[in-house]
Amino acid sequence: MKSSVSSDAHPEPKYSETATRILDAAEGLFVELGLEATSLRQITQQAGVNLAAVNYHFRSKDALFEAVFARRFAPWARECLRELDALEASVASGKAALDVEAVVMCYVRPALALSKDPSRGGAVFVRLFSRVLVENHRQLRETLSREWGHLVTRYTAALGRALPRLSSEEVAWRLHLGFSVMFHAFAGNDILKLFGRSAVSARDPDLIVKHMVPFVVAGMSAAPSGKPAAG
Amino acid sequence: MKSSVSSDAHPEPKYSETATRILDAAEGLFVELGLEATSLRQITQQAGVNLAAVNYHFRSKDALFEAVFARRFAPWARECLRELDALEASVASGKAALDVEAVVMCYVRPALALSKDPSRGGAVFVRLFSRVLVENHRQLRETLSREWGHLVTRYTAALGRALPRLSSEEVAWRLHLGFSVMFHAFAGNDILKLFGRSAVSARDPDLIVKHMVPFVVAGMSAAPSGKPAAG
DNA sequence: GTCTATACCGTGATAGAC
DNA sequence: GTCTATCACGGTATAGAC
Repeated sequence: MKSSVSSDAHPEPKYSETATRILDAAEGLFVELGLEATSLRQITQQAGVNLAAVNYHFRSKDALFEAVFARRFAPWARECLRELDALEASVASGKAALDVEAVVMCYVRPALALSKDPSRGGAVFVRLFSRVLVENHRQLRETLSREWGHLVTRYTAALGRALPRLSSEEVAWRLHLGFSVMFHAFAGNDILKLFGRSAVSARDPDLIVKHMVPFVVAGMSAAPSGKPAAG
Repeated sequence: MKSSVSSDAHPEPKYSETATRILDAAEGLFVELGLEATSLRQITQQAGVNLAAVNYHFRSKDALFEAVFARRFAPWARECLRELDALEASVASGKAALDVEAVVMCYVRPALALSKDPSRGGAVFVRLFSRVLVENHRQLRETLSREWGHLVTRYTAALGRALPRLSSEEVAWRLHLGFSVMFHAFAGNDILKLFGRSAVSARDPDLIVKHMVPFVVAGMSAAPSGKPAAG
């Protein structure tokens, strides 16, 4: 399995100054208000550009959202790939064990680092990304099938080696369910809070990781079908 | 803990024939197209009523969505409460053990039954409900804080008895994470599928339950912090 | 190529006649 | 209760200025 940090396969697009101003304004408003609730007129007003500029530099509102998203996600995805490469190198040289927790941390560490780096979007972008995957936005299919699809292939392979007793179908399900927990946890929407009082402080990244990782690792390591111990 | 099937606390609203026709048309379109993508003009045309009727019988589009939702959710919530009551009665009389899986099944069984009953919305409504909770729709806060909040209280109490070694904060986190898996699984959006091929058949309710329950039970039963075995 | 002004059509909502 | 007319606002498309 070769190193797959595609540094030149998808080079960073060069945006004009106007386009960059639109991207910056849109990012803040999308994160703050959501996609549907943010109007192009708000964005262009805050960016100080004409309304039609967004349809000139980007194709549409959805395409703008995709550009906002891709700008932050691409570096994150590369970091995840670096983690996976490092883990596999450590395993190959006998320096580390390829267990479930190690695979999980190859996603959690970059997510945690990003959530603490405001210059790359910070926790708000992690929340936006998680929400986007959870809500299965159709307008991001293109970007996601490139970047995210590649990551899924790598995580699947790594998890399969960490769970050799499971069939490939079961491994896919474990990854599916595991990512759903991680996305949801990082999305920070408190499902239980809907009665008024909050049961869980769902916004502190360190607290999220502390409670989420043991849950995900245990869930992924569960016995294949109705047996008590792990595989 | 007294039986809490609130049969008269929130009686079924009586809708006029026009309102019912709007509700039926709206339900199908909301499930098929989503909330934002469905217009009131589509709904009223399919229902054979005037556009303004929806704003007369219901307050707004959001309130209509809430009414569509509440009509299906209320019976389901009652069924969940019956399951919890039955479990606690069995435990009190020594006929069953209050373990994590028993609590989980108090949610899974009604969800599975509803997903196989087209007359109450079937699998499409289970998917709609799960998506609504996952996506944290603000327009459903009122309905959810009534019905769902009560359920959360009961599930929290039951899970706390099944996991006596965990603090109440940890129990809340386990329930939060566990429900996020269950919602996501029933929502049926394949997170991994974004590369083109599908890794997981995420729409068959029986298959979902088969893979999801062991995962959730293992995750909820994980050791408190970094220890190998369950509590 | 880049940017602007403006018009178009569909949306949810509302007022007022019947 | 029901309907018609109308409103403000949304994303989008285009003609034309520089």
